[in-house]
Amino acid sequence: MSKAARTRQFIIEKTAPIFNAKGFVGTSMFDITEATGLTKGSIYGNFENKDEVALEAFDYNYNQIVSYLRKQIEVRPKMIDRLLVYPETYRIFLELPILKAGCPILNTSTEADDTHPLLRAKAIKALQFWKTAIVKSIETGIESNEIKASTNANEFSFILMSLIEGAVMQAKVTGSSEVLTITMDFLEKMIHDLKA
Amino acid sequence: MSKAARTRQFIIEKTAPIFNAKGFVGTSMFDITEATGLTKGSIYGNFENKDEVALEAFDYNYNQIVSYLRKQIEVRPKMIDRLLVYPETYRIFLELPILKAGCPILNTSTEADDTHPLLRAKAIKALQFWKTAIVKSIETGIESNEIKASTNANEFSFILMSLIEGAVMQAKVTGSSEVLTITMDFLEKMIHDLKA
DNA sequence: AATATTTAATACCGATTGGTATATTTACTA
DNA sequence: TAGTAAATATACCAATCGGTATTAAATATT
Repeated sequence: MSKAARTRQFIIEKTAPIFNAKGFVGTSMFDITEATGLTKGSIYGNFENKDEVALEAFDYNYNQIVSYLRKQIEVRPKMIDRLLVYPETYRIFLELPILKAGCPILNTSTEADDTHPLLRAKAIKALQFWKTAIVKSIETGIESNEIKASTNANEFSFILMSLIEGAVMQAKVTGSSEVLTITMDFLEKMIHDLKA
Repeated sequence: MSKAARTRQFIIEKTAPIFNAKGFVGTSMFDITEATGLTKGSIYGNFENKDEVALEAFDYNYNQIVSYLRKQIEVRPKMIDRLLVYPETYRIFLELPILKAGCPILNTSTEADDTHPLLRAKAIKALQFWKTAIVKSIETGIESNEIKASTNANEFSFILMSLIEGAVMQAKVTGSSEVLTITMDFLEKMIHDLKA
């Protein structure tokens, strides 16, 4: 890993939480130099512009969650248990350091949908990736007779994601976990009801 | 209605959609003068600062939806039908002019939760108001034997709101109504299942 | 119509924005 | 260790930011 690559990584690690909390327009170059202890010359020596930092910061934030989820998922052989990772994780998201500033997909989507095509595209891809993972788990569960064959994987995935993102939004803004507890309880029941 | 009051109203009407689309930091004073055709002197003659415009713009955006929903709700005598107004409305939200830039509660919450306490407080209040309205409808429905007495109004309200906000976020960023159709179908079934 | 008062326009403020050209330092290599 | 290339720091840019003091115009009141 070259010095340049390490510095890029360092900058992304330090600024990713800021972009997630303050958003793209809300994060200034000063925020970036302050968080990294580097100067603007150094930032612009390693990145084309603010856009490039923000785009990589989104990837970083997103990958943090993906790898957290993957770690929980891959040790569970049963598909039902794999699906349960989502409500189990988001139930405690207010206490998870990697989700302290909220879900990056949610934050980026609402800011970028009308303003920043590149960030918007990243958010869309992240949603698609997430949905594909859920659909695959359900289809695998159907094939192995764990999950009812009548299950509509497409529909279930959308509902799971809507429940989580909607509850996350409310919990984040209110600072209360009540909506999380209730919504994740409900989602867990839904997942259990998938059992064949 | 005084001239000042009319001008204030005019400024809010013209800028509210911009604040909803671009957010608080993303909306500049130039955006405001451009949208209204007025000068900065006029804006600052009618408003203390940008914060005050944004706060009233949120109220305006929020009230637009509330009055739209109220109009649909108040002509329906049955509580089940009243609850159905929510999925029916958000099912077509991509085509509704007042929701073109998305749900103001969702947009404001995700931007302001870590950055703007006053806007955050407005979003929290709006969520509470919405939830209270749903809870009341359910409780009234229970009293009139329309809705199962075993229904947990608190839980149902949170789930309804999570489903809607999560689906709205996804539909808005992707530009596709598929997630809306699926999620609102599901929510409508849930509401029908409330029947006593 | 004359006057008082409100409202809006003009011109400006310092601070901050994202970005850049150049100088300096650090790190690698011969 | 000298030379070279990469990385960082400095100093600056024009443009834009939110905001204000002053002037001009419109409105209300008498």
